[in-house]
Amino acid sequence: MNYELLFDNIKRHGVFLNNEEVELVTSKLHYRKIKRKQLICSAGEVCQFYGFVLSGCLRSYSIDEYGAEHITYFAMEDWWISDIASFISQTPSHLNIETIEETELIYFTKESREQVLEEAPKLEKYFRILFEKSLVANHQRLLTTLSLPAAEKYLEFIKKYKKLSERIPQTHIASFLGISPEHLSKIRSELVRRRD
Amino acid sequence: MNYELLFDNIKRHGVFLNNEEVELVTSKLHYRKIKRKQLICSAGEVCQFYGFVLSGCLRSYSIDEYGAEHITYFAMEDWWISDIASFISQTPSHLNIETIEETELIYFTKESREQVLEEAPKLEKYFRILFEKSLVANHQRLLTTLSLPAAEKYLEFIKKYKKLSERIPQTHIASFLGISPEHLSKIRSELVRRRD
DNA sequence: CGCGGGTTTGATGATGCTCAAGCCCGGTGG
DNA sequence: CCACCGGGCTTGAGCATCATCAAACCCGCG
Repeated sequence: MNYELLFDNIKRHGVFLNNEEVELVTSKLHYRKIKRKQLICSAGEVCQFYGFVLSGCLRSYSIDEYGAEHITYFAMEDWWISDIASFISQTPSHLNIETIEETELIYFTKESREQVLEEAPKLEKYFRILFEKSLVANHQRLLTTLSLPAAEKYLEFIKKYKKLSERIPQTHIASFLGISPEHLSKIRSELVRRRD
Repeated sequence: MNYELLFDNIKRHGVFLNNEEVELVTSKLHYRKIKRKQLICSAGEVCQFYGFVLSGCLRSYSIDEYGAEHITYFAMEDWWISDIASFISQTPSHLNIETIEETELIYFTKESREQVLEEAPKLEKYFRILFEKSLVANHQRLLTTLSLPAAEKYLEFIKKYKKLSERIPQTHIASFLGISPEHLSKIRSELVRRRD
């Protein structure tokens, strides 16, 4: 298996592993190829993986008390994905994680991640930095969610995640942005009309 | 100075420092007492501290392109506060951080935090865990922001942050929840009416 | 006593939702 | 090769939620 994508990612975050550490990490990772539209974590179960996407695309979403779906997160190649809350505390998940396309995933289990952190403490730094960055991104997302009208949220989204926005159905984008698919459709047609 | 509140916090997160490490951390921390309604970080400047609240209460907020304020975060005793995005990358902040009450803050600078992480790598774990938890909390917040109507958001807020909600003006809560103060007022009076 | 910040109340209007219908298009089976 | 099906997208009407603006109120404080 070629995990270079991951090791590149680690390097890019300023963490430099020696050969032994690379070996260690490789030995602790599991590999899985998943067909499209497969649920790999469902609400109520404990999320058993902390995964890194080698290829493909996934979404995580929760279903609220009114039965409405809310996409919380997308992941593509070179992104991590898990229900951290569930994974870390080994409690039942509130999220569903589903492949959008056929996906190749490598992942830690709770134990293997802890072992790896124990034996290669450099990775503490790597994960600390990852979480810092996620936190910043989440912050930013919250801010645009609170402050921008729907049309601008959409424009920000396609600007920021251009590739992604061309790979996934509009309803997913709408759900991610917290607006109805119908409304997104109207926004888009309005944008086209403006463009003339 | 008595930094026990911080060291307790570190212990509660499963990180156990020896005396030397406690010494080290203490030596790297700065202390500051701040009067109420003081801006200690403003948009455009680099946020120079990564702070832990010993007493008092603060808020961080951003001002959007329409001039509207959005509170992104509150901090009280035993909470950390900073503009992480700015602090970490040493780039200009988009947030303002202001004391709501008179506040005692201990804080790292960028350098002192890096030194401390270098010399006491156990703290990598502590911060990694903190960020994990923040991320989970942020996730949760995003979800309630997207899925709940205003009245429920308010009820969740006062349930979750009971103490805080009794210490701060309603307008702050409204701003945090992303609704107008007038609307919050109406929600409250509606709730009272229902209660009979 | 008057000032001012925070809160309340009401009228009006915008934003975005729901529901329902129709359309477009790729996939499947006859 | 065509007919049909179904999922995703579009469009429109009517409605709920929430914002804005303006005025009044309450109360602690100088």
